[in-house]
Amino acid sequence: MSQRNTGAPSQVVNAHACPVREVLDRVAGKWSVQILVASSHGPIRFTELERGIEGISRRMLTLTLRNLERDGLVTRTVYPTVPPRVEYELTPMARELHETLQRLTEWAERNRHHIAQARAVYDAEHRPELLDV
Amino acid sequence: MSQRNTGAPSQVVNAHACPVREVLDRVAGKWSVQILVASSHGPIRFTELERGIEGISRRMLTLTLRNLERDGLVTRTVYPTVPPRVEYELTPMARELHETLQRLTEWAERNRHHIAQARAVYDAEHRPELLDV
DNA sequence: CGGAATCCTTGTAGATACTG
DNA sequence: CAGTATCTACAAGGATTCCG
Repeated sequence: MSQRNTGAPSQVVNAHACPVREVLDRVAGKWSVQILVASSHGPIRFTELERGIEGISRRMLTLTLRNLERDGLVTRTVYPTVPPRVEYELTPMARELHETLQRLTEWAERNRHHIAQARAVYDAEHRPELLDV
Repeated sequence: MSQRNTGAPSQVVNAHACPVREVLDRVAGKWSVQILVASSHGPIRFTELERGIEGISRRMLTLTLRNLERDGLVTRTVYPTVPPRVEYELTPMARELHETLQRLTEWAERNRHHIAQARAVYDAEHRPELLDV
């Protein structure tokens, strides 16, 4: 697997055709994943999300939910009660995505320590001024 | 699986403890993934990356490579020849990550059409002004 | 309760030019 | 060849206020 890259422009990664990017573009936002996780156990209300996701602002919760809804990842159901009640629920597609993200989580958990260490080493070698003076 | 969320603040997703976020933070950048993919076949030179990744600027290539190197995802090897030659190679850890990202790609490819359609529907319903007048 | 509207700060990225 | 430096722009996100 450690073969040299043969000459030729190897893989011209076309940004527009790259499906990973598409996923990342909708999941990379600061809050998208947390919303997916928080609502992965069934329908959940706006306020429950707001309380469940630490540090999120009303604005960002709304915006992110809109985007997820637009992409068909969550459904939004309004119950015309008083006071109004709105519930969000993951679509089957989003549930699959959520499972896939778990794989990513596993990788992260296996390697987080390794990464932290790599960082420490790098910083020590390249940015000694950051260490206590 | 479609059970109501029972009362209680369900899952308080702590941003600092969430490993998915950590991964995303280093992979979500506009170029990180493309670099991972482009160098997944073995050592690759700076210029090869620059040519292989359409639209990337020298600056962003450098910055992104530095970050990847810092996180222990790529190794940087300088050959003190003249002209100078620098090769980047994925670490084993990065290779695992790359494979995990493939799962994400598969999901994207399975659902990209579905998503595009969801968008179209959403836009038609919520933003009629965007349609031809 | 569940937003929308507004304002402001910051990070991410592009363009360009210079260098060991 | 493989970078660094600088300057700029735009979009993501935070804080706050107002509304049906």
